[in-house]
Amino acid sequence: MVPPCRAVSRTGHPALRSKPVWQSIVKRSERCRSSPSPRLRRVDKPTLADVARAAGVHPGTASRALNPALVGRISPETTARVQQAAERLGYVPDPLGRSLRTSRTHTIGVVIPDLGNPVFAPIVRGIEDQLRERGFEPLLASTDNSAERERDVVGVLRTRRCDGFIVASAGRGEGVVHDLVDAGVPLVLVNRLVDGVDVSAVVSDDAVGIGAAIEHLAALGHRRIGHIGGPLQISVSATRLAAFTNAVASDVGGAGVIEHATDYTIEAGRVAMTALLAREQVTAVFAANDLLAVGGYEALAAQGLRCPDDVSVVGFNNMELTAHLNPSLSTVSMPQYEMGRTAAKLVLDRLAESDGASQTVALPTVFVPRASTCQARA
Amino acid sequence: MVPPCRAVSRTGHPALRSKPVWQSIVKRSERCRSSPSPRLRRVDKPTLADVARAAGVHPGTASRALNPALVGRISPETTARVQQAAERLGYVPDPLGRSLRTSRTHTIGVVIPDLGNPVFAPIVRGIEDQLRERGFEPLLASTDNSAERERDVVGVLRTRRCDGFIVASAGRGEGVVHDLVDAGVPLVLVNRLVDGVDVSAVVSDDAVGIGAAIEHLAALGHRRIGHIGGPLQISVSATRLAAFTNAVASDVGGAGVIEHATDYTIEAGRVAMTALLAREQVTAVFAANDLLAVGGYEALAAQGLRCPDDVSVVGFNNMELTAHLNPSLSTVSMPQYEMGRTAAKLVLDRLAESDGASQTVALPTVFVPRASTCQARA
DNA sequence: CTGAAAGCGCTAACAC
DNA sequence: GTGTTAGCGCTTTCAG
Repeated sequence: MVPPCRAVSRTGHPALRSKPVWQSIVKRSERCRSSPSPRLRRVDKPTLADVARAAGVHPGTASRALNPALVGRISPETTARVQQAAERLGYVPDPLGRSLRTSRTHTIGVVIPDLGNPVFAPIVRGIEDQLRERGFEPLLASTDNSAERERDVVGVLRTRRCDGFIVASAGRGEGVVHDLVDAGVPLVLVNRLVDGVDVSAVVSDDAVGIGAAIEHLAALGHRRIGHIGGPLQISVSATRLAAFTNAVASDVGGAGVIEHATDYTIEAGRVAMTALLAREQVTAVFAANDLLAVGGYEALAAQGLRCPDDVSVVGFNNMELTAHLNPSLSTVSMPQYEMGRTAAKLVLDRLAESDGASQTVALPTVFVPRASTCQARA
Repeated sequence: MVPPCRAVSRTGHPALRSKPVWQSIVKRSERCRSSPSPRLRRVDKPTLADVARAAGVHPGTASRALNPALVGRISPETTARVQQAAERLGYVPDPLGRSLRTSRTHTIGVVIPDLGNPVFAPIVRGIEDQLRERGFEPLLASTDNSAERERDVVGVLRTRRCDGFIVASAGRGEGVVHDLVDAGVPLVLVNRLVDGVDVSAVVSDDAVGIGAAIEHLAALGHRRIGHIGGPLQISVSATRLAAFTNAVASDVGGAGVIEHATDYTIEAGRVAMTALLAREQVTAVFAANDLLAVGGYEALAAQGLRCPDDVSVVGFNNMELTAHLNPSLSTVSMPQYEMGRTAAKLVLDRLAESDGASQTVALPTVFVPRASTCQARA
């Protein structure tokens, strides 16, 4: 058996096996395409100057001919010749040279708390797709919910000269967000908002889905409904709490029982549910997040209570595995992928017409009833 | 109620409520702290030339003084002066200029099949941490398991001039991987291997954990053990199948019952388990992946079979939620984060000493028994 | 040990 | 409409 962490093979690439150390110096002079030297590593990519030469025009002209924003300012014939030359040589512009000149890198910093949290994967994916479609590249960074780490990575991304930022990691009083806004950096928040800053954002319209969920519970006869809220430094926790309170007030006419988890994790959910059960006898619980709901399942089981027979549970997010839990979890789904796409769209639009006022887009949520909710016990 | 996808508010945050539309234009000019010229866009970051001027030396000298690789080739006094000037001005080198000159971007392309798959999140995270520690930046791209999309994104990343690649998405006969190797691009595979290519890789030593799992099942008296394998285009499927077969041969002395899933998804697992149950009466099943195991749970339930009472189930990966399934899933855990870190380390090392021979590192796996396995029924 | 100068690949301001 | 020129910020020869 192979011992851990040890190199298993060291054979090396066959083609390069006996390459001398100075190979990389040679590369420079290999530039001419038909070099006789057999050490030729790779045919260096043609530059704009090459294209211009091939088309018999000046580099500046070639640049203009290839720039879609400048149609009409170059004669059709020249344009055609340049484009053909470019095509023939397989020219693809070097973003580095361009960026250095234009001060735009066509990259967007994407800052998220934790890739492992299933909420964010689809959001990131939406961002990625939208950005790539428009020739931009996401630069992803995780913060681990640490403000310090967030500050660090944003710093790195800024020196990398990202053209804009999408931030999903913001706490409600986030300093970095203020910095970015003050610096005039195009910025869009997703999912989590920040207090007192005028900045574009994409959120889910949680009230719709939560309203439907509570209505559903009320219709099943539930009167004592609890809420496991998220940590209050995060804006969505407050939003969902408010939506819950309103819905309960109007649908069952009472106040709900609230317990806040310290974090959006299974363990925190377990702790909060345990505390909730100790405080009051509820027949249904709405958790601000699916992970909290899973923790809730465990707390119930630990007390010998069954879900949904004894206590109905509703989550939030509709993460992939909720449909496969036992019992499958009734939850509120939010259009994460669309939220990501929209966030990307907003930054890019802001980049295009830099006078854009900030705007907030709210995408609808929908309640997904499954097996974790049933008629209230008499 | 808010209609989907429409801007809900344009007011901005309360604090700024009555800002007119041209606010963001104003913002632009607010940028300069005390400049007389109101059009001044932003206080531009100091350049190397600024530092040199402040230190009273030539830019070239300043560059050398700031380059740690050149210690000793610049007088201590000059070095100190330059460094102080840099410090004072808050100089931070522009990677763009540097890259254009040196042809190294300090970026690594990271290609993964699907961010939503919980296997990859920790791997990506390990990569990210290791790269950042060494001043590199990951450029992440998802492939959706599509070879075409993979080709596209790798193309984009290559024109972005990534210094190297980490690929977790490779099918066994992957074309792009061959291209990269042929082009001499530093490359490391993680988790999934590719046939017939001499390239560095980081994998898990699946045989250890799988051996322990089967041993455990054998000790519980299981004799008819099934295997839900993954799709055979992916190398890990073959590895795990082989490990399973060997372990069964040596521990229970027979051949296992094999059924291959078409994909590493819950649904494919359900289908495969159903087929397996139709073929043969097994008392235990080892699934090549946790998602397949979850699908297996459902197939069992659909047939009125209980886990583990009627059929024991073992998964692979130890993804976060497996501990919270019902029953909690016995599984094999692999050190994903470490695998990511190691992969990043390998590319960076290869970058540092470009003569590096390729090497394969196997990190150990460990069997994690939980509630989904029990004594075989008589 | 340091200054001078060239140039990475590209675009934009300025001529004509 | 196109050529010319300069320069983004940096490193690295080449001299001295």
